[in-house]
Amino acid sequence: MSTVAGDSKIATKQRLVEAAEALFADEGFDRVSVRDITTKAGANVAAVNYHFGSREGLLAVVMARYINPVNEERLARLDALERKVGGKPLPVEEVLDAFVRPFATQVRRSELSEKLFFKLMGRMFGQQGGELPPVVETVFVTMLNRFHKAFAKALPGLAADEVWWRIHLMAGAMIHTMAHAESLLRFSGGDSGSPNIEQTLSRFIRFSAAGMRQGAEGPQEESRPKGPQVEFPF
Amino acid sequence: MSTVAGDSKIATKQRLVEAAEALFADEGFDRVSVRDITTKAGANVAAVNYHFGSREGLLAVVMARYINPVNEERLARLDALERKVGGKPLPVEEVLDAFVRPFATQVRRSELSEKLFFKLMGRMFGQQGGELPPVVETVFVTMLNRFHKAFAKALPGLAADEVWWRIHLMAGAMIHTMAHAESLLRFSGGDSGSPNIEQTLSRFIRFSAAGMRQGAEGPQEESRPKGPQVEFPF
DNA sequence: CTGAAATTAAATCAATCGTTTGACAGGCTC
DNA sequence: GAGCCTGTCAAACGATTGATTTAATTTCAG
Repeated sequence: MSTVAGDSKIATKQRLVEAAEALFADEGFDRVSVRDITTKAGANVAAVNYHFGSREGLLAVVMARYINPVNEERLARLDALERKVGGKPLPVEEVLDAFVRPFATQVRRSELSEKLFFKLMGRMFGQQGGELPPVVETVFVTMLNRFHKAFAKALPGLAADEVWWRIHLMAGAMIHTMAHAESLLRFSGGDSGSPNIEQTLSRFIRFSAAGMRQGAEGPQEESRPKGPQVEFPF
Repeated sequence: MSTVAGDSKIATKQRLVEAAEALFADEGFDRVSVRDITTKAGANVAAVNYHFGSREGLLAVVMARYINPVNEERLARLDALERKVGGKPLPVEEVLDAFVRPFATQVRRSELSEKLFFKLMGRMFGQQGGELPPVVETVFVTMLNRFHKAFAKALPGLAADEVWWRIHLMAGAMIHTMAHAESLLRFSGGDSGSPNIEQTLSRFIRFSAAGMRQGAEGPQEESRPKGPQVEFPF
């Protein structure tokens, strides 16, 4: 099997992954059966268990295939950014850019259409932490902690809790938009052609930057003296 | 069966709904079987089909139970707000308040814990539109269109598409936070006790208001002359 | 109390789930 | 050639799914 010939063999394993990605993307991880996948891939039912050990094994492969690259590129971009500015005040927009642009980078590595790719990413990052494969989970957590530090540095005077909350809100906006971008077109009339990626990134970054910065305008300004949260203004 | 006595009868049907809500909340709609529900409710397997016709019938009841009240209260609050201000410039914060406060209102009608209630709401509103029962869908769409008009009036100079996008981002932040609030505590150290609802509403409103308003500060200011979107700033 | 209707429990349905098995074909090394 | 992996296949496994049926029980009006 070592020679060059190996084509249809490798192809099967790869076709399984691609079929699974497509099906998971627009039906959800729970609604897709092993038979759905093998049928779409033109393979035998046993192929999944042979190549991946189990359905869960295939799911883990599908998960790790893009989540890890995305998270690692995020870290790399954040490193590069911090190296670039050297001085303290990280621009919020650029931290956010490091956070979302990897999706635009990795979409090209994918065989899937842009729509399906983002839908898949939205489903993955929308999962509870506990439902992620361990290998993915660790990179995920370290990545989140690094960005928490970065945002805390970019938004001085904000309590650590508050930074977590805003990261959570920001991530929710991103995830939901990726997972349900198509339902957006249904409401917005759909007359305008499909929005290109740069426009979408821009919209997200500007929206989230404003939200993250809220109440802490400009670096080093009026820090909330006490840790506890602010009161409801209404 | 018509008299007052009926207790365990009604109780069964009601217990089924409550059990379903709790299970759907922290396992997801797909991962819960009819037997899971009836077991938790202490009822027979056939009870679901007897009382609700099918699993899907029970799911529709669970869906409509809070989604419709929430959406209708949203509309009522928005009406009251527009009546109150009469004059044009709706304050963004108050529109957002009308959008999220109904959750805080309805959580008290629920037998579920706050945590489970919000988790359930997050799962429901996170669904694709097509997966919602028709009765829910219609109220949902009209509600969204009303709020689009309200936000458009609160943010003059913003293209209609742009308003849809920001509503989408804002809703994503809300939904994701509701559905995964517990994973947030895991990262934020969890030292601070469970955040109360008012604090959460406040955080969400301030974050989203800043995001919605971004680039259109103050009523009637520098409107983007052409419809098309803005360019990416990096 | 009697008898019809309402509600349950228990057994059973066909369908589908993820997984396993055993056989077989092909290429590889000895 | 014999042996040995590797990949694929049809077939079947036991378990579980949502749903239905059957029979017993409970409820309540007359």
